[in-house]
Amino acid sequence: MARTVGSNGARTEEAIRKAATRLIARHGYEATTLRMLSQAVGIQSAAVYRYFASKQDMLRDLMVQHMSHLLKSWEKVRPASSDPLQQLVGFVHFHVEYHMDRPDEVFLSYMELRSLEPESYRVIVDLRRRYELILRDILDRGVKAGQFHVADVKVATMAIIAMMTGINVWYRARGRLSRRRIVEIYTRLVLDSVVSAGQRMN
Amino acid sequence: MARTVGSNGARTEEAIRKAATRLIARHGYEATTLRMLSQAVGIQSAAVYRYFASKQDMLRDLMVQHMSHLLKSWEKVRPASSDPLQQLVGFVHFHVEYHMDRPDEVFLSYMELRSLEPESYRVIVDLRRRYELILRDILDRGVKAGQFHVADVKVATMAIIAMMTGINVWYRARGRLSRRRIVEIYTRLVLDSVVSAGQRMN
Amino acid sequence: MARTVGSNGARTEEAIRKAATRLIARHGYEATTLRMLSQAVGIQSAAVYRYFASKQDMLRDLMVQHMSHLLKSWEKVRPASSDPLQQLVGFVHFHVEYHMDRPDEVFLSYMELRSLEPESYRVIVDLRRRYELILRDILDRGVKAGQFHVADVKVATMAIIAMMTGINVWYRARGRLSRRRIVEIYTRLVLDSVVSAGQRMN
Amino acid sequence: MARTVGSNGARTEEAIRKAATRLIARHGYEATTLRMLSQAVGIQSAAVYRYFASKQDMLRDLMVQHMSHLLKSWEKVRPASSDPLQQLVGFVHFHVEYHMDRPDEVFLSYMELRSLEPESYRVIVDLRRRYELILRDILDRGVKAGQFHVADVKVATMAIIAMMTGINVWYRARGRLSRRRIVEIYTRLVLDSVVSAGQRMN
DNA sequence: CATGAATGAGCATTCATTCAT
DNA sequence: CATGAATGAATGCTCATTCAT
Repeated sequence: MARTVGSNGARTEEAIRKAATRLIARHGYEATTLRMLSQAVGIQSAAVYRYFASKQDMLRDLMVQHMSHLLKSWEKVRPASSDPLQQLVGFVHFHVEYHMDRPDEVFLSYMELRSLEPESYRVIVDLRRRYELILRDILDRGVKAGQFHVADVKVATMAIIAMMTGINVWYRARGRLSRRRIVEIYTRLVLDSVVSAGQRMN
Repeated sequence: MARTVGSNGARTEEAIRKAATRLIARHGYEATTLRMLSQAVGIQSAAVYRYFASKQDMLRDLMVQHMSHLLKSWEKVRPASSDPLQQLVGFVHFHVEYHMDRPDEVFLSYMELRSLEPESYRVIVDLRRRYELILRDILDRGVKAGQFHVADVKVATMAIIAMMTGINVWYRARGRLSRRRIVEIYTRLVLDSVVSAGQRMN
Repeated sequence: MARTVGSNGARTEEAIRKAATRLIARHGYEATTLRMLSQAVGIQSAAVYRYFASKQDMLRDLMVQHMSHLLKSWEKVRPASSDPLQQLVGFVHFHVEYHMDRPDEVFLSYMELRSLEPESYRVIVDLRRRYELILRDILDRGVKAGQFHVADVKVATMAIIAMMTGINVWYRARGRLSRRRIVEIYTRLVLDSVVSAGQRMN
Repeated sequence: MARTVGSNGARTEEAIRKAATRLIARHGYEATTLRMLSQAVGIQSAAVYRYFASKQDMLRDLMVQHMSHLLKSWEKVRPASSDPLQQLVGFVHFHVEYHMDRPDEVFLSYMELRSLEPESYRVIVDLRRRYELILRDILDRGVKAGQFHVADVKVATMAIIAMMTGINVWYRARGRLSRRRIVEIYTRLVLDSVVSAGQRMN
């Protein structure tokens, strides 16, 4: 009885992507089989190959899409002001909220770097670096403006990102703290480690 | 075939442990095959089974041993003083140095939690929690003594551990910074985020 | 690779079943490997798993199918008459002929009971018991009717079945004796051991 | 502290033999591993090789020993009389009792013929034939003497042996019937199937 | 657009066996 | 007389992938 107009293809692809993200975040890339995936979606595993050339291809796709979306999302919300302090606050808000919103994508992208083949690995690491550079640039300018005091901008960048990303280890929606409160707490932790230093000691 | 001249159980077991830690840290538990492992050690894969009942068993063993060693090591170096500030400094020094010393063990233990079967998972998570409690307790007492100002001790604990553990993402021996310098930088980042808060706002 | 031209599930399954029966009857369940089996069928051993969840599952399947078929076959040919003597003759004819027709199924079902996991074992033993009850019931009624004289119906049942089943030890099609003659001989042996007793002693 | 005089060797060998017979009777030759065996005996599996050149060798040994013992035992108890009827009664008594006494040896010898390598197979089948010839000879002479009436001596031989051997399928010491009673029942079944025939038909 | 049937390579694990000690 | 350490081959099974339908 023919195919529905507008076709299911796009819908199926989205379903695969969603299930794959969830499964890989939970079990890891290697431990996630195409059988698990196709069963979760309700199709035959051969059908996955209509949408992705291979399992590895799917992983790359998922990660590229995640990183691109992350970068694009930042562009959308970045503060208009060029003040480093305001930008830092904006960045922390953005990062923490994004990580609470999309824990699976974030976790997968962080954990499965090593499952990528060299070529894809380079692509993703590069996108990652671009993201880190956003923060590094903010810190850099803040330091030059005398607003921030950090011993080493590179290390501080990595440390702050690690601190904020670590949220996915413990954060669960409907936990003890509201999202707003969590954002607040992290913002203060970051600002304290960066803004005040010179005021007390060196 | 049969026993090789000069072979020795304890030595073989240690070699397996070492190679396994390295390989799993690099490729992940699932992606590390017993053939890779046994080849790295220079034995047949059947020989691994003299030392570990199964691959899963080996993973659990590696992780339990790592966590126990981590906890024991802290006991050895923990500052005699009961001053929260001095303890915090001691803890940061310890954590950062340990993570630079044993990047593979640390990385493996962090990444392969999800590869553990439920029972072992609980054991490891429990040991992990005990470690986190060390820091939480220090912060707690510091807050009560008015030395530290943190919005939420639990979150701060997780955030600080994440920040320091993140070092394994970028640290390479013989990099731009000396170990001593790195410890210094992290110490300052942590202290700043915890010590000063009240002096400026809120 | 992939689906071979003109391949067909039902046909493949039947081929596996047949080859498995033959191989297990000859070499035993444990000694029959999936590689031997798949080679006999002309497929890859992985393909067997499309049809059977495991080797053990296959064995159970083969045995259940055999026992069910045995019982169903008896229902089809059982004498209409309720006379125990005629029923006994009918049963002997049936049993001996069935055992000459399907030596592999019969042998396998007899020998591989011990290779079954407990649950399947119980199922098969139960079917087996139902078959034995057919003969026991005939003997019972014959004894009550004064037609048969046996010292112990239960023992006689087992003894007669063992006697007849033993045919699979020596019977080969195209041997010295015709099938008809063999049936005749066994019928006489059984009848003699059961019918006449009272006429001579005790 | 030196070895005990008279040494444990013989005792160990006997223990291995005993355990092996039991285990193989229960699980089959292929399914019985040297680990199971050595564990049952309380030694290392390498130690088994002090007593048997290989697993296959052990099986052959067990079966040769069993068949030899069976034949020798018959020689010891065979009736002095040359009367076929008395001899038949003697043989049935002997066979049934022997099978109740040594169910494991008997079962193993019957089931594991197919696990023997060709050469050993021939040896055992030959011993087996010698045993069957004892009964066949008795029947032969009884028929010639007009005491027995059987349609086919060869078939009758196999049938009677199968009938009697079948006892190991159901017999358990401490069952419903005494050993003496069981012997009686089987004796009557055999005699009836052989002695009386001519009196009624054909 | 999707499936049913199959592949070929690979995996963790087990086994009988060997041999230095 | 016996063990501890190891081997090499094999086993049941799974996986990503392919392709005729």
